[in-house]
Amino acid sequence: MAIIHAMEGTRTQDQATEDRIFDAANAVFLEAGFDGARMKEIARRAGINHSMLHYYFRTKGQLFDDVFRRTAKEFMPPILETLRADDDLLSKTDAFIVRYHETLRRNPHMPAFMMQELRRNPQALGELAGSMLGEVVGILQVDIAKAVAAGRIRPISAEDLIANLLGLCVYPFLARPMLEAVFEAETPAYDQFLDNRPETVQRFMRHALAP
Amino acid sequence: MAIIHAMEGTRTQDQATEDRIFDAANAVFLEAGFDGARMKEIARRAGINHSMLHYYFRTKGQLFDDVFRRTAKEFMPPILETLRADDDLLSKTDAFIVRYHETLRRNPHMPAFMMQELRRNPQALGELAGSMLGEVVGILQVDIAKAVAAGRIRPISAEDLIANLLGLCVYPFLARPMLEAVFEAETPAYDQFLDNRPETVQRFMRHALAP
DNA sequence: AAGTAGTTCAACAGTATTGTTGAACATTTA
DNA sequence: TAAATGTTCAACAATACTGTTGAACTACTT
Repeated sequence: MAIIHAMEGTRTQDQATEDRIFDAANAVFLEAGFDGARMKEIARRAGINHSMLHYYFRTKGQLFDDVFRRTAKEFMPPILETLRADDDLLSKTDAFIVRYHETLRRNPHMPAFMMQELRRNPQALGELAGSMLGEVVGILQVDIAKAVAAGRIRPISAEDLIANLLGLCVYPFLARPMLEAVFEAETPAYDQFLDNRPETVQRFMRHALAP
Repeated sequence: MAIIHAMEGTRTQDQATEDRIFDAANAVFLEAGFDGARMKEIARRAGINHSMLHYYFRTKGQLFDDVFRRTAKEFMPPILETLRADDDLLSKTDAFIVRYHETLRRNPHMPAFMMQELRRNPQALGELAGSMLGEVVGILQVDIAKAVAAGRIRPISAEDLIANLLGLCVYPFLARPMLEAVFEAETPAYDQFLDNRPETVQRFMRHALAP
């Protein structure tokens, strides 16, 4: 009983407000980027007075950093887990394509946001990910060598493979406003296009890599 | 003589200043985006007092629109000309890949800039390009049908072809800061990677489309 | 119940940024 | 060369945005 009360107290309320602010900030930063985001708008969406933002997160930069950090970390697992798996290259790329598309469908603004902010501060990613990222090149080099030796794929550099794979997956999300115009597609039609992408990309990759 | 003098007069000076402003604005907007750009900074780079910006271009929005319009138009010719050519699909895609990479090497910030600003105002492109863009889907549908009938490629939708082609070309420019971290590549190494991209992408596309 | 810690917000302050004005200067035209 | 037109800039004005303070309020603790 005492414990329950303690957990319903100001600390809990505090947490709830902090979360509401965080979610609102996440949404606004993702939509507008750091420069375009307004503290007022974040406060409005969180349903609080704007001075609360400063109470909880000191400054705009601080709040942004927290949001950016979490958002960046959300995109690591699908990449690393699938690539670290004990499997052959083509199975890994297939799995990656599916998992990455799932993540992208849930966070469609993420890639554009990430691009934009990494351009403002190219160091940010390195500070977060450390050497984790460099690992994937090494893994893929081994997998490629094996697959080539087994005659399952033609040779390709790990760098090109990564660029091609990510480009094929991410571009339709990054360039959505442009592609919608080019395709003269309404929103539902474009969503359907995106639904079919994982399979399309899998086929495309397998053909492209075939010996 | 009179003509020469007339051309060296205020009109010409006017033009020169306007161009300097325009170029500076182009650079700043491309680097920082609309929200991140500062009129002060544009004036500084143009080597003039900041009030001149308002004299020539009224408002920040006006100046931006002019820059955006010109920048967007610079990216149309390589797309349309190569795709309109009287040639078979694979020759067209090969030509497109080379020409588009040339354009991208000259304006490496363009794609990220375009993405960012189209997210702020998705209508902008439609207002500029009108139906020109829709045309490419139609052209490609015909080319694909012919190439499939001739047994030169396997079937693929024009939409997926466009998304794949653009994604493969543009992504290394869009995601440069990220890929440089992943590849643990310094600037010259990444430039070399980009040098090899056109040929790599050509091969990749041809394999992927092969029947 | 009084004290303590934590939460909320309205009003205020400081700063950055955009936009305006007017006067001095330069160039062209007549 | 005098009037007209166009160019430049320093100083000013207006606004938008971020950040601060203090007082009222709530809930928990003893």
